[in-house]
Amino acid sequence: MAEDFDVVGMHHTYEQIYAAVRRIPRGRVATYGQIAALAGLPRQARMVGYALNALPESRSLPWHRVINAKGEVSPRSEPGFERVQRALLEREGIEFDARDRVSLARFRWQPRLPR
DNA sequence: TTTATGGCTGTCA
DNA sequence: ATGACAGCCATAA
Repeated sequence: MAEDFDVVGMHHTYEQIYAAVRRIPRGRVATYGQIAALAGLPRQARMVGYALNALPESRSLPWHRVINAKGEVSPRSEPGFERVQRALLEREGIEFDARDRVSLARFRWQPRLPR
């Protein structure tokens, strides 16, 4: 019954993801899984990817600060986009090694406060 | 409704 | 270190 009105919950999920992404400080990166967890959606890293994929460009969200657990920029549908994201990160001071990977040990955003 | 796919992750060989 | 598998679940056909 009330389930028919879960409209709030539906969009709330994406909002949570966007909110989490927005918290990533400049010069820092976070993984999809990390964002998912912060958004209260453990194990739903893929949803983060979808949320960001469906994200309107007009929305100034630091989506480029979200990378995969390997510390590398996830290959997107469009070829060559990888370097764009990389450029954005480098502009914030993120460093890439010879293998085009970021050292999560150093640049991963680690929020102290729970949730 | 079912099926297929996807900006992933953790575990195991 | 790399490669294969299974799990999670929303969106599009």
